[in-house]
Amino acid sequence: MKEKLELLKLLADETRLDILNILLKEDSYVEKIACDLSLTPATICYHLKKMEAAGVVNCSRSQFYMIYSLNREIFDKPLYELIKKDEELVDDEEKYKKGVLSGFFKYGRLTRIPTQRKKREIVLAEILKQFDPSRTYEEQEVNEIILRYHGDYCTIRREMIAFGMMTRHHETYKRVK
Amino acid sequence: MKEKLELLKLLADETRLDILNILLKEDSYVEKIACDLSLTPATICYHLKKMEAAGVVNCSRSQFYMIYSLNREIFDKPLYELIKKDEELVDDEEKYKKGVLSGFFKYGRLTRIPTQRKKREIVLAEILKQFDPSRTYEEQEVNEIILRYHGDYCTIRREMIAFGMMTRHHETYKRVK
DNA sequence: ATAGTGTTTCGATATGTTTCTAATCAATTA
DNA sequence: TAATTGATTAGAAACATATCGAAACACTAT
Repeated sequence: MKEKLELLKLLADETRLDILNILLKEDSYVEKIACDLSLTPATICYHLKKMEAAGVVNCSRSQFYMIYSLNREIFDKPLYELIKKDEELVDDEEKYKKGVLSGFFKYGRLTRIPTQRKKREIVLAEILKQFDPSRTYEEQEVNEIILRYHGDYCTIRREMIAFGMMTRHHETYKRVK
Repeated sequence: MKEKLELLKLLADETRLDILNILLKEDSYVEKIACDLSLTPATICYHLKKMEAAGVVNCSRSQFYMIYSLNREIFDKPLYELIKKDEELVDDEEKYKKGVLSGFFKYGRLTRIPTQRKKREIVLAEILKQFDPSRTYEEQEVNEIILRYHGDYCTIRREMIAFGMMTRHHETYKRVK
């Protein structure tokens, strides 16, 4: 997931591809690669260290030189593996949320306020999306927006504040985050 | 190889990966994706157009919407294919051409016309460079230009036409492509 | 130790990319 | 035709990153 993106970012650079292609042929060291590619050792080092941190290359010292070599098994997987999100956890969460939402919303309106705290939080968060976090709202306006979803705007408004989704100062409301 | 780098660059972006993962599940359209990812339609459009130009996604209009879909076969190849420079052909070809040219040209003149068809084509293509494809030449002019390289302008002129490098209409010649 | 060689880090600069807002464009419906 | 809705483009701001020179570091050989 995060690592996959990192790997893709590493590979998406011309200089690093050049370095990898050199290492594909044979192990090499900083100065030699720098010379081959007409770049400074500092630049090559920068890239190699980056790739080492990601496990794409390994290095070991030999006399004067730091010999860099490829970690070839990384390149076996098909591209598909790298773009597909492994959402085992995230996905289940999302699925659950979708299930709750489609259960309590009909034709864009909230049919009833869930009793279970967790489900209530999910439907409230959905309504909360209608509020712009960068501005404030008068109570009257808040009520009108909530009314688009459900008649009991008092409960919903109060619960949003209880969940920390909204803050109130005097008669002014503001969405958190 | 240039295209490979472009593809890798396309894939090395979190937002684009998010978009691809949405399209992996089902075709979608700009506004919907923008909403799913909490980004503006302009941003999504920017990414989709980029990916469309690279052939990663396709789009077609349906009523109000531009429906975007994945070009899935792109993701089949292993990563290895994307990092390996495929200069085997290009490079060998270039080397071979250089070898042939340096063998048959001495001091800028063609020493003899190669017998082998493949080599003949290479040296003819070299001489052909002296002709401007955007204009026409009289036969006399063609002969003079070829004479700078070799005495047998008749054979060379005829062979250029045989190889499809030149066309003749009446007494007027024109370089192809 | 000290000089020499190759590597790494640091700070600065230059370049490229993502994202947004606002304006424009294109298709559809009234 | 006008109004609406979604898509796209242009321009600007924000952010990321590749590269270099110079300095610091690590090992080797005298």
